[in-house]
Amino acid sequence: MPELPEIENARRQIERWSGRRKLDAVWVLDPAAVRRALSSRPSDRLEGGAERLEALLGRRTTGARRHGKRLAWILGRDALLFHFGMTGFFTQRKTREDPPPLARVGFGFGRHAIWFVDGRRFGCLVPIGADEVDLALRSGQGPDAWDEAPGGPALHAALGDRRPLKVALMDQERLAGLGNIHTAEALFRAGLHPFRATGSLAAAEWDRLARGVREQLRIANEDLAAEEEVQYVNLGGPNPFQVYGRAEEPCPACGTPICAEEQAGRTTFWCPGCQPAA
DNA sequence: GCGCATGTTAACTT
DNA sequence: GAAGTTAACATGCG
Repeated sequence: MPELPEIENARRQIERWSGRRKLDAVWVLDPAAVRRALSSRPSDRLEGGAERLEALLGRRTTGARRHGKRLAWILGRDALLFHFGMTGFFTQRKTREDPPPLARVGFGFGRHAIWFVDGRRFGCLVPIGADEVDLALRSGQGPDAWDEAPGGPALHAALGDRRPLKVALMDQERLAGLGNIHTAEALFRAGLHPFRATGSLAAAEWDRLARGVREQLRIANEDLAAEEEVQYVNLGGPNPFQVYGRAEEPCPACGTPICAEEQAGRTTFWCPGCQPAA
């Protein structure tokens, strides 16, 4: 479920799994996963991508950085920029050449392997230079919703005055990191209706929204850090969210049935009791 | 088989 | 022109 907390979790995972070890094998199972730029289209594949990855053999990993939903894995003077699309994630195997289902690219370290897995293939990785990481992470992106969390006034300035609240919050150019799920959850925490126009919020409501975003990301980060492997909503297990995916179920706070409606092509969930329309 | 899906973006419509 | 919605991408899952 790749939004900011899940990407941050993936960042921690590859740092922990690769340490400062030397990359000694690369397996490109899906050449179209290696792209010439961040793109959700497999047709933007980088020709010769497998060779570019093989050039990284022998490099020592030196950490990973994140901005919004973008992740950069640093390998000496080179780096790999990742976007997880809808279904991307990292997983670890204790033996080599034992790829998990839907694995796209694998990285070998001694007896271990780290795999980039992505069923739906909207995710990708892009080989870049370590000196390009800053720009690649930030270009076209608003402030990071976690590391650079804006307060009420800054959030108002970033999101502007016209668009519906939820659509504005999900615009990565304005605020980087929130997707459909965590936006719905943050709005529930703030008690704000997703269809409200940004221009209609009072200063106190902007403060509440800023707190709701921070609270949602903090909780999600803690929950993920407590798990050994990421559990996806659609991969079994109970739904951990308060409103997302809970149409017609009672609101955990007030018992009113949760509403679901399409907004800008995505399903939006909210509690009509806790998040009044005006 | 059918409908839906955590993201991005070009194309289309107001 | 700006803002908003829809379709498309490619695939898996319930």
